[in-house]
Amino acid sequence: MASEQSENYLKNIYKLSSGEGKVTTSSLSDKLQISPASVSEMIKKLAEEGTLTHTPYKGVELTEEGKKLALRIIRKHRLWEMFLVEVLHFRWDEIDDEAERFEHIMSDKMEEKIDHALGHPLTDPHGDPIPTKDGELKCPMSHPMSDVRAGSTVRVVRVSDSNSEMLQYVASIGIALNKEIHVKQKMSFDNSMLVKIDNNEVNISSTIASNIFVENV
Amino acid sequence: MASEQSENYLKNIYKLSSGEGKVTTSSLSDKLQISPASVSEMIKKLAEEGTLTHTPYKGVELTEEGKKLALRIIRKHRLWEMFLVEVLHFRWDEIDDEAERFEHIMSDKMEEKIDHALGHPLTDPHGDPIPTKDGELKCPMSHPMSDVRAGSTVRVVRVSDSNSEMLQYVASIGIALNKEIHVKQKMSFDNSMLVKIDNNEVNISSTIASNIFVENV
DNA sequence: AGTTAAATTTAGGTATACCTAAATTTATTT
DNA sequence: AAATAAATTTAGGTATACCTAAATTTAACT
Ligand SMILES: [Mn+2]
Ligand SMILES: [Mn+2]
Ligand SMILES: [Mn+2]
Ligand SMILES: [Mn+2]
Repeated sequence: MASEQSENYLKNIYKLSSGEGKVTTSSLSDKLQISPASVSEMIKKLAEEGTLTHTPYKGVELTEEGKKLALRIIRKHRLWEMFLVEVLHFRWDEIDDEAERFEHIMSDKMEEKIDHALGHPLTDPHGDPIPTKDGELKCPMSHPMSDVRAGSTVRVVRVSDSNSEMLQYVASIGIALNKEIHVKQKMSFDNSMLVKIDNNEVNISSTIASNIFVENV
Repeated sequence: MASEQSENYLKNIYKLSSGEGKVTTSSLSDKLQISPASVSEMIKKLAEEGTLTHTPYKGVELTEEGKKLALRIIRKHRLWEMFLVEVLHFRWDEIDDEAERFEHIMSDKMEEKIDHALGHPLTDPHGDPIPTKDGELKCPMSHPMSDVRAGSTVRVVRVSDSNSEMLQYVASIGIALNKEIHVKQKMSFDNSMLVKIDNNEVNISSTIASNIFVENV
């Protein structure tokens, strides 16, 4: 069994690598808020355990086994987030910290029970896809709302879960998964956009718009 | 915040002390399956932290603060056990290990939500009382079934959760909380008893009988 | 009371996972 | 091509929580 910290490293290496390919000591250090020296040590340990390969001074890459473990943790994290929202009625901005700890102590039996209780959900409360038990992950097509042209109507399929305050704000202006949004106007001076949600007009900053992912409707 | 291991020590000291009063290094060592030397060290640390008082070579006693912490962990453990059974449909013999880990990472907010979702339950799935949030614990009156006289009918109010195999067996012969049991006969040679549950006659060993707690009906 | 036995504590050591500071390697300037 | 800067690794050290073996204290026998 991998330790709790090993699991956190693997999960975050996986996440970084699906964005950038190569994962470096410093990118991990930034993400985990752990000193580069400590990250370097842990990488050596993980390489010995066979969950990743390390080219010194260059970067790391997960092995097949490492990828499987990472996806399993991500699955547990997202299932648990879904459970917190659907069953315990947490808000989507309250769940990440809870899931961050729980993903490591969730037994396979509990994973099973929760998956079943939720009816095998495909995404978590932020719209992130839940990997299958054998590590398959299909990302639904979507693009950031910042790319949407004025005049079009889109449906929200995912909101970045990276900032809990932003999640709370975004919910407060009526944005939720599957909600339809009509883009009325795009401001050229600051790239913000005027949108209509539930018949309310709201201005959305470019930062927010780039964290909301939508599909055309 | 107390560490996970500190919490385990406090919880088990509380449990031992409600049975025996004084808790010794060796009784804790037995219960936690940790060497006496390690227990002795940890006791010193907990005494410094102020959660217990230690009379060297004599034993330990929880302070008010220690007792509060212990009861809080017990509350989380039992609420979580109840949740596993009521919501996720685990069996009562599968839940202790899960709760043993979960009691430490359950936030106060989650404790609240689960308590609410369950309608403020008074006992866990084994009939053990759930302490209130401010540390009150009322033990319902009950006596071991081994003390029941032949001819009387009793209701099950608690089953010792100390052995998961026993829990499974006991369930398999139809015993559950609130179930009525009629004691037909007590065998003098081995102290086993012949009882009637749901119109089935079953023989119950003295060991089992002393782990089932009942009230008169 | 003196000896032996049991319980407890202390001493010395291990593994995990972190840290800062120093050394090394790689990348970027001039 | 050097020199400087940045990234990375190694060295040396900390805290937690465990261990075995040795020392100490308390309890139990003759
Ligand atoms: Mn985590
Ligand atoms: Mn999420
Ligand atoms: Mn525990
Ligand atoms: Mn229980």
